[in-house]
Amino acid sequence: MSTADPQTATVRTRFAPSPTGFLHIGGFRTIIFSWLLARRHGGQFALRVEDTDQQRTVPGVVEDFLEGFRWMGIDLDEGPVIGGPFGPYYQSQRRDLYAAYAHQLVASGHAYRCFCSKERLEEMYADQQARHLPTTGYDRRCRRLSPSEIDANLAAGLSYVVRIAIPTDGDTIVPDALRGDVVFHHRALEDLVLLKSDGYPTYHLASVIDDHLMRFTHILRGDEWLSTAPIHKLIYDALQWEWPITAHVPSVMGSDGRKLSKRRGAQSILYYRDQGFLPHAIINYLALLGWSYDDKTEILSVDQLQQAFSLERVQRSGAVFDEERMKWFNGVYIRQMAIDELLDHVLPFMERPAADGGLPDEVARPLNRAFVRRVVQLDQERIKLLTDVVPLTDFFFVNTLTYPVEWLIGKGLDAAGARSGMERALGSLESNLTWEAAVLEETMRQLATDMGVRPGPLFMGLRVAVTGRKETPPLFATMEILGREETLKRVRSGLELLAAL
RNA sequence: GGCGCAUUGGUCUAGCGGCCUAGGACGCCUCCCUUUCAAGGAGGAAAUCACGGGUUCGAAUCCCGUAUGCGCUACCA
Repeated sequence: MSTADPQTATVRTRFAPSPTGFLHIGGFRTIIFSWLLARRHGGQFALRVEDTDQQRTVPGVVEDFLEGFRWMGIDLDEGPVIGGPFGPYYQSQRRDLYAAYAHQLVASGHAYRCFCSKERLEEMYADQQARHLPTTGYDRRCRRLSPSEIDANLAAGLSYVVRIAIPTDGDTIVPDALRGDVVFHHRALEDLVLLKSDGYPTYHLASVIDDHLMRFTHILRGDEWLSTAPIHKLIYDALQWEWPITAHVPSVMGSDGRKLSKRRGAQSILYYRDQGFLPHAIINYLALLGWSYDDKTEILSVDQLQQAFSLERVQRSGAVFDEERMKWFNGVYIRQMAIDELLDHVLPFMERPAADGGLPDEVARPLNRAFVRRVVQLDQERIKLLTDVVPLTDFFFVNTLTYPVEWLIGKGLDAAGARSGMERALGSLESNLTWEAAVLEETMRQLATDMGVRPGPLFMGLRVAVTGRKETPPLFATMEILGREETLKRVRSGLELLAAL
């Protein structure tokens, strides 16, 4: 968190979602950019909830947002629940504020009341479409109303909206930190609604007013907002406010090349948590999706990112979200992690019910931490997702193994050869007093030599008998952890299977 | 349709006029290490830098046009 004074901070950023559903990974990329920028300069980062559309507001999602932030380790300086010097941080609680500014704009001639009914608007739009007019949009009928007509409408109690009065000619230049000056011709702009008939502001009005009042210096938002930026600029100008630094960051795309969206299957950040992704891996991956440090560095800690992030190195074009690449980052972070920290992360995944991806329910919970620690240590470099740990290690915990008998017969061996190998292996394991990986390996290698077979196939038979798998961590370390009794038990039942052939 | 933004291997990217016979990473393939799988190491395939014109002694880098993609075009954000 920042300790700088919010009143004078040179960098204040925010994320301002509408509470209409969960935040997906694309939203979090923008959050990470904004947060990193604030942290880079010792400024503040805030969350503001844009709940100005009563119909679309979904109760409870703010808690989801906060949970996502908390889990990701993205600390907020201001926002719902925690508050701050520029609250409230729910726009629905700031309603009167927007109406006052809307009327100020009406008074200064930058906006006007529009009494057109929904029906008339629909007719108008339908007509425009039918005639394939080059520019659609409101026909500005109410902009030409005389003062007496307006008074009459008001007196009659007609409901109205407030629309911005776009200048009829000239253009507005929007300075963007990523794209330079973007020119918009007024002719192509529409008299958008600023204040709805229910008294709530639209996004355009509310976000402009709040961004100014809350003193945000850098506005980062998705590039889908670029087309409406001139409207915002016009409002700033009309109110004689200073335009902040804006950066319209490129979208995160799905593999279909289209902008990621809930509708097209984008997942919540919490979904990735449940998949076994680590927050730092996600942050590292996401930071590099549309931003780069240099020509080669891939692994950057949150600390390093907070030192290095800058708008100058943000990409201008959209980037496709690649879960495979994010998985690779996750694996790197898992391998780097201290074993006890990894254990803290992995235990909950192992202990949850089998139906939720945990170990079989027959395995008693809580697990023995010391034992699991040895197991996980053995598999650390094989784990890409925290959820991998269950299929990777479950054979350490179960009582009975199920596998095809043929697997017990190593490459180049026949059933009889496999059986005698297993018999002799069992014999020397039983007589082996020192149950240590190195000793076990030495003993088994000697056995292979004595039998005149290659160690590989012999070990494979044992591997299957002991683990039920063909792909496992190193065999003798596995046996050591499993313990003498359990290992011998498993080798014996493998032998029984071979004998029954 | 109108307006806007973008365009380097399948994907993420480096590059901001000569260092580029275009570098790194994910993924893929081969080999090495090795009891299997990973991890690690060494290689490889993969980009006519969207296309076409300029500008320049020289362009992936600057300008113009075209194409393609994406976004916006609501009293939704």
